Amino acid sequence: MQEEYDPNIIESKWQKIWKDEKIYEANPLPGAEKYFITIPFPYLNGNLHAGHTRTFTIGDVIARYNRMQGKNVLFPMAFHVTGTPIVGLADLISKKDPQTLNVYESFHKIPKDVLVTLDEPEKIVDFFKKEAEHDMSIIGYSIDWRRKFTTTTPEFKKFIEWQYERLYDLGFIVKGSHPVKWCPVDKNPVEDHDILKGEEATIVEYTLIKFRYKGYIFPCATLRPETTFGVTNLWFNPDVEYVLASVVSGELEENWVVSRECFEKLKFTDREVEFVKTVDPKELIGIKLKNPTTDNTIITLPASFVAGDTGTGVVMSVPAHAPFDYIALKDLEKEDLSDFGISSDDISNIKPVSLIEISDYGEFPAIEVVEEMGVKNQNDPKLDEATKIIYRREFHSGTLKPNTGKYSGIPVSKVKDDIIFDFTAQGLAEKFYEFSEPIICRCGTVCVVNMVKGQWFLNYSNPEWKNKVRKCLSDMEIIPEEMRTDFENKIDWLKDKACARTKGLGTKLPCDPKWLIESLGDSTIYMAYYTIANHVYSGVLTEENMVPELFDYIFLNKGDSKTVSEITKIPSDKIDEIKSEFEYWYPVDMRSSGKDLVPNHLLFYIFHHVALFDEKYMPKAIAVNGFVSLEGEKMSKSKGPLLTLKQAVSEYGADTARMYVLSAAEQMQDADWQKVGIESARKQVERFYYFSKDVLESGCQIPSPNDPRAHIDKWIESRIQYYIKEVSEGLKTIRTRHAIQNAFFLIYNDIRWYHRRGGTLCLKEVVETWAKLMAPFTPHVCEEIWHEFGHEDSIVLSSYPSVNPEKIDIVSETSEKIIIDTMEDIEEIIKVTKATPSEISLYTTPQWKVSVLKIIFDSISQNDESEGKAVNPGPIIKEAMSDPEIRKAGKDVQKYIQKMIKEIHNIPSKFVSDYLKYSISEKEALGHAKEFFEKEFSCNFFIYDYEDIEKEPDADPFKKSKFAEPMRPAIYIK
RNA sequence: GCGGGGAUUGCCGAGAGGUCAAAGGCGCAGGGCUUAGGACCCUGUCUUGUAGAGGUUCGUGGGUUCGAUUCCCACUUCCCGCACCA
Repeated sequence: MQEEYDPNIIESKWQKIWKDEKIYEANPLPGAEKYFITIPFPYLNGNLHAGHTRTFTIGDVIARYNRMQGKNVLFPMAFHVTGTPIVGLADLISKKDPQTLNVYESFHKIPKDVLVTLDEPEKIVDFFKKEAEHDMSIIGYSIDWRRKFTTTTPEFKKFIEWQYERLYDLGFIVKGSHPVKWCPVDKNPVEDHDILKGEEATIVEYTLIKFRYKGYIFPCATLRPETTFGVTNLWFNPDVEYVLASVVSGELEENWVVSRECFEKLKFTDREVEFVKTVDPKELIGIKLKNPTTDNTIITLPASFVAGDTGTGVVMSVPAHAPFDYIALKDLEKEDLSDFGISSDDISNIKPVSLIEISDYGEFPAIEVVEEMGVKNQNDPKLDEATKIIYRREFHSGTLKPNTGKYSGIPVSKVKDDIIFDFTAQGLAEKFYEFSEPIICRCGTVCVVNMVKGQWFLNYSNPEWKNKVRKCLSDMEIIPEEMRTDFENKIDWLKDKACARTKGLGTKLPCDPKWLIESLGDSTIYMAYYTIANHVYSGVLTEENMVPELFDYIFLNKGDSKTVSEITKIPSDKIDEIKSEFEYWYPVDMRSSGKDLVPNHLLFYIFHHVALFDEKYMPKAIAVNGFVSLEGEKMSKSKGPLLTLKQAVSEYGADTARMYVLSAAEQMQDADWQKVGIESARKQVERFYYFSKDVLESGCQIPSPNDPRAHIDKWIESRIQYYIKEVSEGLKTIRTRHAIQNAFFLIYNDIRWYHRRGGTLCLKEVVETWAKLMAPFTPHVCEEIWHEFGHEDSIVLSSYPSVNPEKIDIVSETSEKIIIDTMEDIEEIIKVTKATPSEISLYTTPQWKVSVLKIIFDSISQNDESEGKAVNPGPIIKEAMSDPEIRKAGKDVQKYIQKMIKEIHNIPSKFVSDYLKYSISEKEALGHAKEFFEKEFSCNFFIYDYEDIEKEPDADPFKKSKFAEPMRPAIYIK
């Protein structure tokens, strides 16, 4: 081995060998268990960075682990370039945007002279795909590169066209309109970076309830359409400007009365609106009309809390359940409304209608909360809080009352969508979109919600489709399992998604080629393409011959090879070979990804699979991991800070970077990349290397199974089994931090202890196992050690350690624990007494104490723990005294029992049970460490058991032996 | 607002009813080894303690239990996603 650990030399050496030996090129091996793992391909608008390093390294570790499990592993990679960011970046570079140039030069580390040439999307793609492949190679990912592609290659586009034709045929692609944030001056959708104020705003879907009066419509915007049953009156604000507008929506032509602001907003909806005239609010107030859901007569009343710029300016009033409405009515009781033609009887006749049942509240929750909070009037700021409380409680735990007819008894949270659907069908309601807070465009204009019409959608809201996805999800493994709820929630939440755009790179939508397929939609089933991409690479499959019939046959088993062969001119046996490769590799066994992709990519991945493929090709498992920040700061590709993968590898080496990023945080947690952290990781890897080197140079050999082992040899072999188990469990559940803790740090601590205890026999064996355990994480240094240890084959394909039950040696482990505990006790005494021992005696427990301990322990184990009663000493004393051997000890027995009952819980129960079960001889156990103790404490040691003391009483001059207890010898320090 | 996840000893982070003064790492301190070391090895790192012990701790306040960092309730507080954008 090299004198100095130089990751550069070791890593490039092995990377070259692995590549030359095509060790990661995966081909179907009949009979061998296959394992197909994919990681979402990177988007190439920059260099790979620490975040990729984490996600991809996790994937690589899983791939390597499964390879060492003897599986035939396929781990492919490709590049995503579809969409607008690359086009936008090319634009910024060609314009020499200073910030962009600065970020790409100083964070992405692209030399200025190269950077300025990247002024076209294609050049960016070409540049970064080479960089990305190079980066993934120098960090040692075990990728089959014969399957790489970018998402704009003609061949891949043929595949995407086929996918979208199939989706269209299946009815999953539909035309419709959707709301976007829109600047009326720029006449463009506003994206987050275009927003001056209101970045937090979201588009909220209101329901317009249409109240009718003499051919006019008073549309009320509400988030709670279910409360329509309880409407007692409507609100107009006398100080707001109202207009009458003609509103045409499809076939329907209506006259709406809304606020001026609302009228302006309506222009951007998918309705055609025309101004008719302004309306004096006074004319609107005092009108009597019908509640369409109940046929009750209701009245229109004045209210100052009604805002013209929110909703329609017309508000329906549900005093039983809406604090604003109740308090506004109360305000009116004091006022003279004769100007509006409203009598005081009109007001006093209004009775709140209760329609939602909730525990903790009576009939009229709004009244209760208003009174509890002491709300003064409708302009009291406390009303917002009161509204929130009621809304939340009623939504989450309310159910509808019998006066809601067919909705009676159903929870509010469940019934809302049905009510909206029914009301809409009955012509009672329409949808209306509004921002959660005002948005101001960079140009200073107040933005509106605009309906984009004629847009292509993937109708993810299709209930049948969703159900198939739910079913698929329930059969999948989700790692960590806690993420499953997230997936389930997101399935519910997912609505139709626009799947076409006009800008960017991508594939044309087959059913309407003036549109481009949206970039999240072309990365949903590309894993299937990996299984045939090697034939694109080799030239068998070409743009010309990749026709829909070919894909139908390969992926969907439709048609026959003869016909497809005639169309494509590919020999039919070749087609069948390709098809069989797909069938061999599919489904995907594991897709591992960052958690940001859960609500979009990973969800679509399932949706498209259930839509297109046979049930046997459904994804098997998804694993999700957290982000990486940089010294506590969020990384940003476009703004910095950023640490590139290349930089990390060149500064610290691939093995160190890999080990560090996977040990920095567990799975779902975000990892913070810190200089001190990775530097410490480098030391660890170095230590591993040098330690292995020392073992190699010591000439230590692996003992044969029959060679006699000393106590400490059995101990380390046993401990290793425990770590093998922990590491394997960590890897199976992708808890890489746990795996590394065990595979590296904890194992190393035990090896150090073994070394310190004078163990040498098993060192080589242990280091070899250690190298194998670490091989998925730090493959290069492990391969190096493996070869230096005399192996000809590659560690990549060696078998991962598995637990050998024969090496588990409880007696050695328990004995060693007694030794360690005793040593700690001695150290503590020395510390407290500040003595320098000249001689130390240990006295082991008398047998009767062991017998008593057994009685107590059995009695506790028999007591069902859940019963949870304190141990009663009575029966134990009785039982102990019936044993003549114990009885001899006389009154010490009772004292010991009482002490032990208290303390037994403070001893690990496994330790006690093993001690008792294997009748550990303490004298023998401590005997294993006599020389070690003498060396450690630099004094003579004497170990006596109880019989020894009886024979030579001088051995215990201070009668310390009476303190001896099972597992805790008495100590006398001279 | 909706949904999800957190708060542990100087820091990062394990732990999920008794094994816990609480793994491991980092940092810090002392010692050893060394020509030297930012390498390595040992020890210590809440607090008291001249015999292996005691005291006070795991966001705050209650509760369940023989026993709670771990379970329940309330509160405080932090983070993340919410769409046409990859």
